[in-house]
Amino acid sequence: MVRFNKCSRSLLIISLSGLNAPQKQAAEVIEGPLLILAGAGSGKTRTITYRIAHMVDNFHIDPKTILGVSFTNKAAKEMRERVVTLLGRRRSRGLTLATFHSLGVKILKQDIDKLGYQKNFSIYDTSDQLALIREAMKIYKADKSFDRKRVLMKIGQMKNKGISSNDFADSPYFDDEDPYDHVTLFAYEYYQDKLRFFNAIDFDDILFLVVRLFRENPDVAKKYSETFQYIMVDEYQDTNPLQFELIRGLTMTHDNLCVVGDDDQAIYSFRGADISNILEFERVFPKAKVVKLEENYRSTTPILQLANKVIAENKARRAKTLWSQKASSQLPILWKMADTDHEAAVVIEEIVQHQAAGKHLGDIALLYRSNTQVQPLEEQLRLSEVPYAIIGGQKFYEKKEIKDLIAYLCLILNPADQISLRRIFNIPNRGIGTVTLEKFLKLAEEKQLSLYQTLINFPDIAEKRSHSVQNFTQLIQQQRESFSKRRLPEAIQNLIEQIDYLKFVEKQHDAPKQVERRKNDIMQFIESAERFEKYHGAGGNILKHFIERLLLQDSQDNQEEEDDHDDDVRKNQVTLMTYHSSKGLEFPIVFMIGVEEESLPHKRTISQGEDISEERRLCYVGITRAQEKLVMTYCKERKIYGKMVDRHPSRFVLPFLEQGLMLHQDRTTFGHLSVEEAEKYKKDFFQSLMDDLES
DNA sequence: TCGTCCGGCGTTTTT
DNA sequence: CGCCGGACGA
Repeated sequence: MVRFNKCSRSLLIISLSGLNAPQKQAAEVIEGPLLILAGAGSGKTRTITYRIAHMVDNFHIDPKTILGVSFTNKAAKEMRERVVTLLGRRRSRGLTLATFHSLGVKILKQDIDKLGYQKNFSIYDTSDQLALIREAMKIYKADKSFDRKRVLMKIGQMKNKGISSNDFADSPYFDDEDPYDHVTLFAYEYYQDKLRFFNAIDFDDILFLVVRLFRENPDVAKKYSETFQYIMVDEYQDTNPLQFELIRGLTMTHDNLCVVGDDDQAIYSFRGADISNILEFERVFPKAKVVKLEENYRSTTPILQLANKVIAENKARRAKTLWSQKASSQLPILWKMADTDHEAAVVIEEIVQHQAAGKHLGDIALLYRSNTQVQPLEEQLRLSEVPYAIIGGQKFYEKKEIKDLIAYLCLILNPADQISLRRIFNIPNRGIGTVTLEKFLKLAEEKQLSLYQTLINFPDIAEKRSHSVQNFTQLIQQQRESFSKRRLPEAIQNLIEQIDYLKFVEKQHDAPKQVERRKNDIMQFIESAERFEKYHGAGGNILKHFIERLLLQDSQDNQEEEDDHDDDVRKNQVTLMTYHSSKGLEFPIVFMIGVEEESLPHKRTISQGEDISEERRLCYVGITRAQEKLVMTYCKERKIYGKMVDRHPSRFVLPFLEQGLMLHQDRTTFGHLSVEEAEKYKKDFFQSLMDDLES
């Protein structure tokens, strides 16, 4: 590595001496294709942030020419923070660290008009999408047994493979014998036509349209490829064919592509991710260099031994063996439980003891396959008054109230947005129901006008209701002015007052607690607008940017914004989440809840006769989250949708129990305790049960 | 137009 | 067991 003294103002010269040998090797390859196979906990982020700093500081590469793409805002943000730590704010200026989708939106903002959309396009989420599919199926007169979600899923899959509605019928994914494919074909065409007419796009379109843009206008692709001379892709194992084509477009003028990933942690195939992207990287890029990071800085040796054994059963993978310098005599443990309530009680009891010993609750994570497993755990945590945070679940912008308000904002911004218009047409109640709506829809179709324009031009066809319709369009018109004049949060506040939305919320719900929660969400919405304006600055197209940000931002980011400062220190609370959400995180103590057949691997995967290797990777991801202590649980029986079902320990771990890589403790018989301890435990346990019954 | 009742269905989900 | 969506009646 070249070392030279920079001017005295420079804080430091980036040195790679803090990296281990393979990490350093990876950081030093700047030109040409590079695959970094980064095992769990192997210092992946450290390696790529040093690599960027090395490029900028030691090779004087302009940060403006460097692009780092990740999947989550959180990952992008973390990478930026760590580069800034190394380089300082000034020298990292101009660096682009974005998610696939935020990069896509940036590109579309510049060039979407080339595809026949206007720049004030709306972005539709799943519920908006389903509304359109429902409509398509009604027109197609499809049998009611057809599942809208399945149709939508297929459309999404096609988009993520880069197949348009025109190409679908001729693609290898279209089966003429399959009635679903015929419904999907019709729905896909109808859906895409409508989106275009409504000047709206869905999440998949964000990338699909960029790829189409690149296909149809190679000079546009060339422009971006020349801007971004050095490209890095994080979590490469989770990329889909569409993202691959996007990357290929960006690298059309060079081959400076560094991808980072771990095929053993590929857990998003259900969203179209294609693991062969990482498995066959060198075949696509024959000049590629490959570096493996196998030293793990996270977990103890016994935990890694189990992890290695579990994942080694998978066939199509790149051989990797994680190792660590952290010796430990503490083996992973498998607990046998009676049922779900017992499971929750025992685990939370363990946590209470941890807490009583004055230890930090932020050290503990409870991981599970499916969100349906949360309930008994949460209940027990509440009863024991242990602070906790459940990650995931419903996203902020998916809540009804927030969706309603966003629909208003979308319509104000993009009058062609029919789905938003229909969502709020009768919210709050204006006495305009389906019959009136159908009338206008029919007329709009005849006149080839947008629904909104039809309301304005022909309010009279609503007869008795024409006054309500006029009031509505006037309201939207007046709100458009309000938003152009007022500050964003004030305009939103004004909108809520104008439509008397809080009163509507009260009317909708009987339980005062629910009303309270929903009003609170609305307040949070206004506050987020306040924060956004403060950060983003008023003026310009702030409304559009605000909506985009809301939709492209993950819910966790939103909440953490306030207490960003103590980002490094976890709060004193137990973390609950799915294996999927846990990827990339680590905890000293990890409980894997319900490591059972039909749960991990999941029943649905087994019954579909599908490949269970992804379920195994999920198990692997869970295990490799643990730094010091790993406890898995399984129940003899579990309540599923209100029915008790017999359960058995997962095939993923059972063989390794027999090989002595784990301890087995039967907690149903208190077999892990001495006689005296068991007596005391039983007494305490039943006492707490009695307490619960009384309260 | 709007409320209520019943039947079916229920994995994960970074955007 | 609980939610959502369709059907149906006031």
